[in-house]
Amino acid sequence: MCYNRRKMAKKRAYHHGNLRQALVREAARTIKSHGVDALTLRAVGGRLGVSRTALYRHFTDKAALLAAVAREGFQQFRGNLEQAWTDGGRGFAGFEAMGLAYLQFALRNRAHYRVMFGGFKELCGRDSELEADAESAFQVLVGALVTLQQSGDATPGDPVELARFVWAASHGVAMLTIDGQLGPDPAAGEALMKLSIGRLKTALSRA
Amino acid sequence: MCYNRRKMAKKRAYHHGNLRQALVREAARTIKSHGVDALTLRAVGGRLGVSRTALYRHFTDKAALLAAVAREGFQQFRGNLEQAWTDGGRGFAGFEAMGLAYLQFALRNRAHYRVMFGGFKELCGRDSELEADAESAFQVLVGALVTLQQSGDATPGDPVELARFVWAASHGVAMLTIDGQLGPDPAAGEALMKLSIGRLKTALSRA
DNA sequence: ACCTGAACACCGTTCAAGT
DNA sequence: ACCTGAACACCGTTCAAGT
Repeated sequence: MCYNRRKMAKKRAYHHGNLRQALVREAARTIKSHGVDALTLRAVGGRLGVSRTALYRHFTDKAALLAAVAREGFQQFRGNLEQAWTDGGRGFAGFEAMGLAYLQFALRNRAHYRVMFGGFKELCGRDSELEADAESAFQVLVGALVTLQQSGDATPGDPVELARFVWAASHGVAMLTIDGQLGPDPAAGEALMKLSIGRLKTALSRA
Repeated sequence: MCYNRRKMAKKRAYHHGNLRQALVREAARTIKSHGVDALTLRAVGGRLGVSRTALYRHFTDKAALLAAVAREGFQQFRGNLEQAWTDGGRGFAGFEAMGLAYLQFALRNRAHYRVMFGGFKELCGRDSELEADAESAFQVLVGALVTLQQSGDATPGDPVELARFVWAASHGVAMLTIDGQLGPDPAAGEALMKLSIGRLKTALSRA
């Protein structure tokens, strides 16, 4: 495990080979299972067998740690959307699969999703690459719309504007579901997403 | 000012005639101008010339105070939507006006809007009437869709489902705008809302 | 009833000090 | 370079005590 460390720790070389990565991973785990409010630097440090101030060697502050968590989220999010679109065949079926994958990611990573979007502006000031990761996820949707336009399934026009419209609708469905605004029925979110995708098809395919 | 108090304060009867209302108002003011993170019980109490624990006579905890703030928000929100729909003539023009009023409320009350939606589920456990206030605002949208269906401007179907779709799209536009995800252009939110309303008309008026 | 003041158990962050 | 431990300035909440 530790044998390929640079200098073969004489006594006990601090803690990790990569504390930074361990911190992000542990923070993401905590957020996922107990919510962002449960994320304390003391807890995450303690769970890694490290002082609560060790993190300041790798991040300027708690917000910077959260920004790293958000980046990781956007990367995974992007992958999920891309895969749904591709596996769905890059047509309207793929479009629908992408919408369901969108909701699924938000539902399975509620707190993580909230960090990604809720604190976005503030977190962008802590990690200059966060914006690019978010943009990269968004571009999957833009690319899909360009394809739908080329095949004549979607009306012409700025694909970025159309993508923002679809994104907003999806984001709204996800947020209302996560925030519990659709009532106690656990299937309400998926039902709303399916209905929304159907209506979005109409909105996209006709002038 | 104080002359119509019940017993004409002999020395200095505590503080307010209605501390509860003053607390909600002051909390809303603080949230509006400095964000929800700046809302500390010490500050809101101090600004009213009251101990930081005085609030526990009127609310079970900080969350209950926030729930009251959220309720006040939904009531005002409902009024704004209703007025836009009515002044707009209760047709597609009113529908568009309602969408713009929705965004305007969210933009002018960013932090307040976040409290209303972001903490909804948790806050519902603190104030049993919060859900009814939120539902009341939502019903304005449902009523509008029923009217549009009756005039033949919207397709038949469960108006609640349609309203949820429109609501999600509006909420998504509002959240993306508030969270700074549409880029630095301050007009991006309104542009997206206008485009969205146009597409929603298409989605609603055709099968 | 309504409010206070001290106390409690938490936070994130800073900084001199250790290896 | 990397990490620690004590200290600082905050929190929300509880509770005995005052009027």
